[in-house]
Amino acid sequence: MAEAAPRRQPTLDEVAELAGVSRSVASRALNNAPHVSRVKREAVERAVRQLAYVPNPSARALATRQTGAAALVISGEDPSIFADPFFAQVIVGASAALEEADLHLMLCLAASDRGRKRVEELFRSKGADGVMLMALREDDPLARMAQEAEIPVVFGGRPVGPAPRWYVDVDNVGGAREATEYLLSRGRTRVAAICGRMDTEAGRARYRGYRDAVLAAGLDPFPPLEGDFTEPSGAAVMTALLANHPDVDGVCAANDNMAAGALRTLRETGRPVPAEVAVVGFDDLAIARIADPPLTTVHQPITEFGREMARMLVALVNGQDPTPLILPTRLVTRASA
Amino acid sequence: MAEAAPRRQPTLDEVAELAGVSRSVASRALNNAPHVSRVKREAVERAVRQLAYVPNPSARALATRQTGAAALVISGEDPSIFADPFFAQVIVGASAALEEADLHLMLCLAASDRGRKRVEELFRSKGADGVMLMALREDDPLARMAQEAEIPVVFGGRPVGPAPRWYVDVDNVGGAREATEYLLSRGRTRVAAICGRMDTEAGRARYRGYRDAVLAAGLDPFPPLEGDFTEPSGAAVMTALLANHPDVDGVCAANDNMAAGALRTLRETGRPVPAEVAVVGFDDLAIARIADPPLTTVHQPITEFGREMARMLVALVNGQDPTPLILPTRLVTRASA
DNA sequence: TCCTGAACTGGAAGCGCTTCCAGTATTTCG
DNA sequence: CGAAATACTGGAAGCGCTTCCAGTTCAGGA
Repeated sequence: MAEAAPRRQPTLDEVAELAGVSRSVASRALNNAPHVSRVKREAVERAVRQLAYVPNPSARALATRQTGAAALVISGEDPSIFADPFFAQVIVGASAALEEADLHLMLCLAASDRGRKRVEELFRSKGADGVMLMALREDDPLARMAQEAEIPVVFGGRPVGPAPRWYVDVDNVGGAREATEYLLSRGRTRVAAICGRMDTEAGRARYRGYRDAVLAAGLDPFPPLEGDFTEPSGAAVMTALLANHPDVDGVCAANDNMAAGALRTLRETGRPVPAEVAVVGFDDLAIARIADPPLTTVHQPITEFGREMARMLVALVNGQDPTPLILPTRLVTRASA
Repeated sequence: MAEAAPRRQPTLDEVAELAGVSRSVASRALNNAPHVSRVKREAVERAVRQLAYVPNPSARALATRQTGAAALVISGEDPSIFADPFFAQVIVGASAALEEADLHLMLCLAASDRGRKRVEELFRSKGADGVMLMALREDDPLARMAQEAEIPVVFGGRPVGPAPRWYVDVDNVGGAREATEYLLSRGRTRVAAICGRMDTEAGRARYRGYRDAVLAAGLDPFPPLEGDFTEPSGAAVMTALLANHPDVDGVCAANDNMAAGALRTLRETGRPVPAEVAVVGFDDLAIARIADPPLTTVHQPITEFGREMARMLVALVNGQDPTPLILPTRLVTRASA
């Protein structure tokens, strides 16, 4: 009966008026800043409720020079890289941490040129209070943008090259080494590595871990057999591997997707796993548990990875200077090795 | 040698001054609006380049009352629902469509109360130009918020209850019916359904499709055996099913995850698939191809789903009135049935 | 009682951009 | 060649909020 239908949103002025205070006081009360008496604070609260007032984020952003949002940028030629369930888990963690800090999450899949241009504008216009950057490849144009950025940037996984100031990463070398050592300790002597993209630091580091372990055992490492972190590429590399080295008895894959692909090839070619060939993966995604046989793999705390990345960014936004973080991995043994 | 290091971002005023025009003209030139002579337009462009000017999004948002962002809200008690690769694919599509419209994507995992409160504020404060809403359950509090929202909302998948004004969905009934008919046409006569959550419209609709097909064949449908769309729940329901109906010879699962779980149970209990029990899934995610045996499943165009949802939202934001969309499904036959 | 300082208060100046509108320069046509 | 229409232009008024700062109020102490 009251309420004109298409009414404008109430503004802070109206709240102030209804509460019988000035706009400044109302603003302070809202942000519960000091210098507001109890009485007025309550009057403002009442008015806010009565008018169903909600502050206008844009106005606030303009006045405070803070957007209230953090961006998660995922690089990649091809948006389908994002189909890797790995990222979903990262997002769950990051989202939770940002929620605590009351920041919104902007997701940027920087695949096309257009997408990269938008990210660049995001950086330059300070369209977010900070940026998390993932899945960078060697010579990734996003690296340069991050360099020049005047807003906080944290890297999820070190990029190839010199380590940035702020990042969170996983102990890729240690994880891969442990996995390889496990294979060797079970008597495997011809252990190959199915590598991820070697233009990523994760791909390289995991190969280094494998290599270290093999060398330490006095054996000859295989050269890197490069896949691209997808299941089909794992299957393909495994096929080639079997053709060239039919006597291979262990495979250390740079992630679970490729390990699953290897399992498929082995199944299709009738090689029993682990009897003839043992396989280990990396990530410990759902697929590792579902695979047949279930995958022995290097567990990494992915959700935590996302959470820590976001926390680091929040710290940065708040003017602190957090230190880089390297999360531990842990070998999970299942039937495949 | 020039350039003071921590210089402020250049503003439109400075661009205008450098170009020798007024701010209004500069603004018009920037948004290439009419009423700007060629000469001045070029002068402005030059100044923009020279100062490396980027407009301030908050200021623009405040002045235009448009945020330049669309939100994708995913409901769910538990953030891990988001781990379903389904969502990743939706995001790929939505992200692409929003990029075309030059909108940013905000991702809201509305799991906790806090998360829902933030979404509510997003709605009420018009913190985004529009919202895409997914994975709603019966009596979902987000439904009410969407009701009251004064900003465009499109639903990804109809919610339980009356259909909203704008949504995109998939032909769940038709897909499930086709899958079930396929099983029946291959001579299976005791076909059960492993259902998804029955407090979602997708869960219900897929069961309806199954039911329709079974009834049409003159057989008795199984009651809904409810899982929650996860692999473990599929395995658990399958175990129970085998215990109660050892003679079941076909299973129609409401998604691939649960179908994979069913396959695992069948493998572990030594029932050959499809010889003794045939299994079909729904979704056609990567897991369907990877499963052993590969899963016959109902393909749905998930990326397109996301894209269409975003396109519909963009249309809405632009003042159009798009019509709801129901995307077709298609049965993909592989070895499991 | 008067003075000092702490606690509040609200006016006013922005934050950086869009857009209305009145005014000026340029055409175009009778 | 003058008048009317057209094309540009820039001043100024916002958009809705924060925050500085000068001013006011009110205890408490001398």
